[in-house]
Amino acid sequence: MSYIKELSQVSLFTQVPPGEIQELLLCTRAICKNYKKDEFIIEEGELVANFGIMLSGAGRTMKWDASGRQIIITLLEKGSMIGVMLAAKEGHKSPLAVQATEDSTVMEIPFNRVIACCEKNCPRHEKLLRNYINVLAEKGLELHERINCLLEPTVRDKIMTYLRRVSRRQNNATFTIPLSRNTMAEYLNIERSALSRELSRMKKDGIIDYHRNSFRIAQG
Amino acid sequence: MSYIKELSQVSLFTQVPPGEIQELLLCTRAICKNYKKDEFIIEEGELVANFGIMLSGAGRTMKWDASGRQIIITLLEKGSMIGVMLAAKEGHKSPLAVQATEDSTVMEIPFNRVIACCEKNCPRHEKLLRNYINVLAEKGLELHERINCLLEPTVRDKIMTYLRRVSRRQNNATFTIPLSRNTMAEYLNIERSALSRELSRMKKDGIIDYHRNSFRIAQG
DNA sequence: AAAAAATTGTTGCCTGTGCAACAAAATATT
DNA sequence: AATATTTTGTTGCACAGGCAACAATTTTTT
Repeated sequence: MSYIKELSQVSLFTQVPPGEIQELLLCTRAICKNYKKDEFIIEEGELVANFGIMLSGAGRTMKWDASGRQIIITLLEKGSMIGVMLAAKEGHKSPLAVQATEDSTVMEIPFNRVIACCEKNCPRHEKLLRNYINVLAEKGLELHERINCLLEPTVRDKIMTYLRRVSRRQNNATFTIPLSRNTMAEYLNIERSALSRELSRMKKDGIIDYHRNSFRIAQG
Repeated sequence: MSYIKELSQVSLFTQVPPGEIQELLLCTRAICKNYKKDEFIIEEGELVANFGIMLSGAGRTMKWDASGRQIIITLLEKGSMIGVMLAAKEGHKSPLAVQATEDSTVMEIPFNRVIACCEKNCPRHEKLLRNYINVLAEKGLELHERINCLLEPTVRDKIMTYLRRVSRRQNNATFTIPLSRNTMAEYLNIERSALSRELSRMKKDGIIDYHRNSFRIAQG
C-alpha cells in the first residue's frame, strides 16, 4: 500500500512533485513500521537516528516529570513528524517517549540519508534537505512562541499574547482559534477554569469578544 | 584583522581544521560588520537571510510584549550565534530584535551559501552544514528543556527540574550552576526572592544542599 | 583596608489563580 | 427527539508566590 498522496501533503515534501517522492524514499532508505496501540515508537533515553512521519493512526509524546507525574507534550496525528530535532542532533538521547495511542503506521527515515549528498546527486535531494531544515527551524520558532506566552506574568497576558499571535497570523481582528479550551489551557499552562474565568472578564472589560472558537480583539 | 582563532572555538566550526576556515568564509561570502553600542543588528519584523557570529562586543535579543514592556530574551557574548533559526526558515520575519550593547563586530553569513552545495564541492562545506544543523537542533532542544521547567506547577518543581538537568549533565550529584540567582529566576520565570526563599526551604527540608553556585542533590 | 556596589537571603503582606464542585450549553449517540 | 457525553462557563475558598523593603554577604573599586 502506497502513501504517496498522504506524503505529498507533509511539509517535508513541499514542492516535491508526487511522482518523485517514491524515488526519494528509496534513496533515503525509508521504511514503514507498524506499531500496536500503546506501543512505544521512541523510548526515553533512546538514541535517535531516524525521524518519522505518521502515515496512519495517532500518538503522543510524553515524559515523566520530577515527581513521576506523566506529562503529555504533543499529540501526533496523520502527517505529524516525529523526532525531527532529535534525529538532527547527532548522538543525543531522547528526553521524551513517543507512544502510539492507536494502531499506527510510521514511515521512518535515517536522517543521515537526508544530509548526505546522494551518489546519484538527484536534484530533489537538495530540496528535501531544504524542507527538512525548514521544518526544523519552524519547530524551534514555534517553541519560542509558546515560551513567549508562558513568560507572561498573568493569565490575561498569556491569553492576549496567544490571541494576538493567531489574529496576526490570520491577518484579521476577527479569527478562529484551533484549540479547545482544554488544549488552550494546557498550552498556556493555566487552569481551564481560570482560562474561562479570565476570558469572560476580558469580554466584560470590552477588550475581546468571543463565542466558542470565534474571537475578535477590540482595537485600542 | 583575522578572527580565525575565535571562530575555531565556535560550535559551527567544530572539527573544521582552523586552516580551512578562511576558505569556507570566502566560499560562503562571509562579511564582517561593525555595530556601535545600542545599534540594532536585527530589527523586529525584518526578513533575515543571514545568520551572525559575534566576534567581539556583546548584545542582547529582545522583544516588546503585549503591554509594551521590554523583555530581554537572551544575552549575546563573544562566540554567540545570532538568528540561527530565523535564517534557516526562509521568508520568516523576525519576531525579535537584536541589539549591540557595546561596540561589536559580527561576522555575517548568508544561510543559502551554507546549504548550497558549493561549485568547488569543497569537502568542508558538508561538515559546515552538518554543524549548522546540529546548532539548530540543539537550540530547539534547549528551548524544550526550558519549557520543561516553565511547565512545572510550583517554584520548587521548577527549581528541581532545572537542578536535576544540570546535575545529570555534569554526571554528578554535586555540581555547579552557571547562572546567578537573578538569571536563574529569569530563566525559570519566577521572582528572585521567591527563588531564594524556596531554595532555603528545600535546604531545610534536606532535599538539596548548596552554597552560592555549588549544589548537591540528596539521594531519595 | 575602607567604601561602594553587586549579589544573595529574609520576611510580611496581599492578590491572582489553582482547585474543586457544579451549572449550562453544545455535540454525539441511541 | 430524547438521552448521554463532552465541552464550556461560573463561583467560593485557600494558599503559593509576586511584590516591596530591608538585611547580610560577597565582590569590586578606590
